Parts: sequence; structure tokens; C-alpha cells
Amino acid sequence: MTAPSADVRTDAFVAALARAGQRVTLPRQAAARLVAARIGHFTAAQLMEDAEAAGEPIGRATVFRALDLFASLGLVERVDLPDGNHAFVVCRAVHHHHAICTRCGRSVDISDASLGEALAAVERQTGFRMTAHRLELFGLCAECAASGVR
Amino acid sequence: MTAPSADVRTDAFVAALARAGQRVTLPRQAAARLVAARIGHFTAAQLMEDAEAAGEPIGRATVFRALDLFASLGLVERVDLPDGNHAFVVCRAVHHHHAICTRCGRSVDISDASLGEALAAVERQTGFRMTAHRLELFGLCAECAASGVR
DNA sequence: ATGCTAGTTGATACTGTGTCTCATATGGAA
DNA sequence: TTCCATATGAGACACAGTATCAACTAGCAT
Ligand SMILES: [Zn+2]
Ligand SMILES: [Zn+2]
Ligand SMILES: [Zn+2]
Ligand SMILES: [Zn+2]
Repeated sequence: MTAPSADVRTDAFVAALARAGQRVTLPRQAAARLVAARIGHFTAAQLMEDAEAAGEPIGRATVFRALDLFASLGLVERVDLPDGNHAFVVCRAVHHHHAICTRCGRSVDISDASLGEALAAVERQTGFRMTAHRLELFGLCAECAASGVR
Repeated sequence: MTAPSADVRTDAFVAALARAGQRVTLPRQAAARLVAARIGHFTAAQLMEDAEAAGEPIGRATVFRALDLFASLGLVERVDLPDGNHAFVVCRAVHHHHAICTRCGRSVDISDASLGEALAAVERQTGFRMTAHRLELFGLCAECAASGVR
């Protein structure tokens, strides 16, 4: 169960763009590469810094547009950090949630399965008809927990 | 099971301030009154408009500080709307979650109970040690669903 | 009641995020 | 290679949230 390499993930991004009939532009490829190289969650600002540092700066508007596009294709997902900041994580397309390490930022995809019944129960109790939900789990990953600090 | 009136909720806010050893200032009382009068979720900007409209304007910084204070006392809670905006909802102090109507903004408190076991399972599977989580449910409340539109 | 003081307020300035516009550049099809 | 619909990015903008600091006030001591 080796995690896919950054190259493979970059290719997946590019392939997804083409499949969706979206142009594979240089800035989008650069963004894909930078996103794929990221370990945990990241903000739009961080991605811009990455681009700068990699010697291929991308305009601010383009970064936001690329991230929105990736999100609309299900390649990344927006998460709201506990401090209120907005970030993104790489992820699979099917609906699921994220466990995010508050120390290193690493995120693990969590199945939505366990929530289904709980959600139905809430609908029965409240009369609400749910159309969307957001579940974000924060804590320490095994590595960070083992290393003791914080 | 009548919902508490705005007056009662205002008093609860003021009482909570005093109990916590916080000063009961005029702007804080005004903010408490305005928050208590709100039906669903609201933003800091909306609360400022409310204050303006009520003829007792409150400085922007003070609104943010009052809301932070209320949140630290568990009187309100920050929620992240699906559109990425930050808002607040009135709520009880014990940990729980919110079902929020995307049409009228009304929110219903949801018990955390159903999540406990699911959370433990995730910890077992991922090795994460969870320290916090956020669950927000979005949909249409019974009234809005009944009224048909959207 | 009066004064005192630590805590609070709010005008202002500032940072940072995200959006909009539009002239220029370019991907990809023909 | 040509062409044009689409994408880019500089710069201006709108807005959220924070920092500063002189003026004010709640609550306590007298
Ligand atoms: Zn994911
Ligand atoms: Zn970690
Ligand atoms: Zn609540
Ligand atoms: Zn509703």
C-alpha cells in the first residue's frame, strides 16, 4: 500500500483536466505539480509561495482559479481549519471526509459510511432534509503522536 | 417546549458574562440583545448592521471582540458555511453540532452522541489521536422544505 | 456619593484573502 | 500554420479580521 508518488499524482491531475475537456495550460500543470508535491493541507497563499520558490511564479488569480477548478473536478477539497483559515487537501473524488494532523498537516481520507445512519436519524428527529454536510476531524497522526511533542 | 424568548436569552448572556467575571458593558449588552434577537446564523458584519439599524452602533473591533468573548463562554459558536463564509449561531455550552437550514438560516442543535463510536473506529483504523472535530449539517428545515421553493 | 484604576471601547490604519476587469497570451483544433 | 475561444496575470477592488492607542467606563474601594 505505497502512497502514489508525486509524479503519478501530477499525471492524474493532468489526465483529469484533459478528460474534463479543460485546457492543460502551463500554469495548471505547474499548480498540479506543486499540489502533488505537498504533504498535508495547504492554502492558496502557500501554493503561490511554492510556485515562487520553484522559479515559476503563478499569478494570484490563476492560483485561485486552478484550485477552484481542481476542486470542481474532485481532485482537491476545501477544508476549514480550526483557526478559521481555508485550506485544500488532495483527495479522491467520492464523497468522504478528512482526518487532519494539527501538527504536520498530513490528512487521511475517512469513509462516509459510518455517518449515513446517524444522518438519517437526525433527519427523522429534526424534520430537516439534509443536502450537504461537512465533517472534519483534527488530531495527531500516529507519527506525531509517537514523537511526543505537543 | 416553547423556545426561550429573546429577552430570556439576553438575560442568560448577561448572567453568563457576570458569572465569568467579565464586565457587563453597554456594547456587550447591546450585542447580546442583537444576537438573542437573531433567528438563524449571522455574521459579524450582519450584527454590526443590526446595531446600526437599532440606533446603537457598535465599533467593528468591539463586535468581533464581543463575539469572540461569547464564543469563549460557549454562548455562541462559529460555523463555517458551505460558501466558505464564517458565521455564528447561538448555542448551548456542551459540545454538539448544528443542522443549518440553507434557506432561512435556522439552526438546530444536534447531539454528539452518534459520533462517539464512529470516531473511536476511525482512531483505531488510522492511528490518529483525535483532539477536535467539526460536523456541520446543511439542508432545509421542515418549514422551508414544506414551502416547496428551492 | 466620589474617586480610582484596570479593563474596554472605537477610530484609524493595517494585513491578508479572494474577486473582478481587461489587455495580452496561448492551447488545441482545423 | 492560422485562428479564436479560453486562460493568464497585473492591478484595482471589496471585505474580513487584527493591531494600536488615546479616551472612556464599570465596578470596586473609600
Ligand atoms: Zn479527500
Ligand atoms: Zn502529524
Ligand atoms: Zn449550538
Ligand atoms: Zn429553513
